[in-house]
Amino acid sequence: MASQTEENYLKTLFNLANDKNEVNISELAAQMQVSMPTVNSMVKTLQKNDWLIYEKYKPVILTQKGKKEAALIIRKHRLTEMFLVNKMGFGWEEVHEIAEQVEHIHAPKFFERMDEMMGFPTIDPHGSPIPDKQGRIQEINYLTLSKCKAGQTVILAALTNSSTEFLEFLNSRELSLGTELTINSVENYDQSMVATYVGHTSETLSEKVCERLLVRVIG
Amino acid sequence: MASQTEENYLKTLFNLANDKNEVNISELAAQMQVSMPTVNSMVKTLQKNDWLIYEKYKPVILTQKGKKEAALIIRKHRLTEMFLVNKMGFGWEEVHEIAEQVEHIHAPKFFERMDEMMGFPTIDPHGSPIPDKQGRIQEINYLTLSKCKAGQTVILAALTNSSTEFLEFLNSRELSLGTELTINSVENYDQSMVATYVGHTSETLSEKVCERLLVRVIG
DNA sequence: TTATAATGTTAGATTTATCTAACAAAATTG
DNA sequence: CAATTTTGTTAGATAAATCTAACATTATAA
Repeated sequence: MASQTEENYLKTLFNLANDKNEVNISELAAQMQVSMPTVNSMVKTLQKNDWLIYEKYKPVILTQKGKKEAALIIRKHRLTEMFLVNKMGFGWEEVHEIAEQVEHIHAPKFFERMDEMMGFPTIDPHGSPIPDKQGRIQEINYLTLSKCKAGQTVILAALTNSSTEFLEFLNSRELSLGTELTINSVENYDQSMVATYVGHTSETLSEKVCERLLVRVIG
Repeated sequence: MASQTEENYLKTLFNLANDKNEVNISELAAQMQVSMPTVNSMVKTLQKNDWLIYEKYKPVILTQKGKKEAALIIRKHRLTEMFLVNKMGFGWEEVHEIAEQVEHIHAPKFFERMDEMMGFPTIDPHGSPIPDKQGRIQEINYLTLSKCKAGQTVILAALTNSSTEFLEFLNSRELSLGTELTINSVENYDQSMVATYVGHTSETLSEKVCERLLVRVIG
C-alpha cells in the first residue's frame, strides 16, 4: 500500500502527465514543493514498487498500476468534494483543502456510500470528471470560453483552475456551473469578453478568466 | 500541532488515565502496540511540547493542554461515528475503523457541519459522551447490567466495550441502545442473566456480556 | 529482607521523507 | 559548436517513529 506521501506523488504525477504521459523531475518538484533530490529519491522508491518507470535523466512515466492508483485517489478526492457541496452545504471554494485530507482515507465503503447517496455523480463541483471504480476517466472535451466568438451562447460546464481566489471571483459575479452565457463582444486589444447571463447584463470577463472557463456551445 | 502519531498517543493516554490521571509506560506500550522504548522516547517528545508531565520511572499525567487536545480528538472520532450511523447508514459495528482515520482531519468546519446536521448529539452510537467544543465531557454514571437484580427493568444506554465482535453479538440478539429489558432471573452459579425485551422472551446473557452493558434503571 | 520479577531507561540501529552542497548531463543559445 | 543555463544526480545530513539488546530501578513475594 502506498504511503500518504506516495499517494500525493502519484496523484500529482497523474495530473502533470503530458500527451506522452511524461513528467519531468523539476516539474514534479515544483508542484510537490520539495527539492529535486527529494523527488529523485522518491521516484526511485516508487519505481521499486512498480508505480512508475524511471531511467536516469529521463522524465518519469506512470505504469498502468500507478495510473489506476492515482485515478482512484482522485476519485476519492472528487467524490468527497461533491459530497461536501451537495450533502453538507459547503461552497465550492471551501472543499479542496478538506478533500485533500479525506482522499487518503482507506475505507472503500465510506466512498461507496457517498457515491450512492449522491446518485453516482460523474463530475465534481468544479466540473472535473470523477474516475469510476476501475479508475477510468471519461474525458469530455470542452472549449475554453476564450476560444468562442461574439454572438455565441454557451453553458459554463467546468473550470481549468479551481483555486479559492478564482472560485471566490466567480461567486462574486454569480457565475456557477450550468450558467448560460451569451457573448456580446470580444475586445480585440486584450481579448476580454462582455457577456450576458441571468442577473447580469454586459459583465466584462478578462482573458485570464475566459481561459479558465470551460463551456459547451449551444448556439 | 501534534502529528497524527502524537494525536494517537494523546487519545490513548486520555482513555487509559485512572482516577489519579496516571498512565504507566507499559500500559501505554501495550495499548499502542509498540515497544516500551518507543513509548519512552515519545513521552519525552510529548513532554517537550507540554502535552504531559513525565518524570523518570513515574507514570505519566496529561497536562490540561494535553487533556483538552485529547478530548477534541475524541470529539471528532465520536461525531464521525454518529454521522456515519445517522447520516450515512452504517451499522454501529462498522464505524470505528473509519472514525479512527477521520478523527485526524484538520478542518473545524467539517466537524461543525456534521454536528449541526445531526442536531448537536451528546452521545455516539455506542452511548459514549461526545466532548463539547471546549473539550469538556459530561460524565454520566450508568450501572453495568451485571450490578442489577432480578425483577428490575432497565434501558440499555451505553457500552463499556465496542469491539466489532461484541457489537455483532448485540446485533444478533437485536439489542440496541434504548432497548428496555426486564431481568427475569440471575443464575447464581455463573452470574448469567435471563432477560425479556421486545421480540425476545427469556434471552440468556452471560456475565461477560452483562458487564459490558451500561443501563439506566427505570423500575 | 533479599532474590526475583516486572517495569522502565539507555544506547544504538533502521526506515521514511526531507534537506543542502557539490557535481554531472542535457538543452539552449550566441 | 562551444559556452552557458537548466535540469538532474550523488553524497551526506537530519528529524520522526520505530526497533532490539543491554542495563537500571522499582515492586513483589518467598
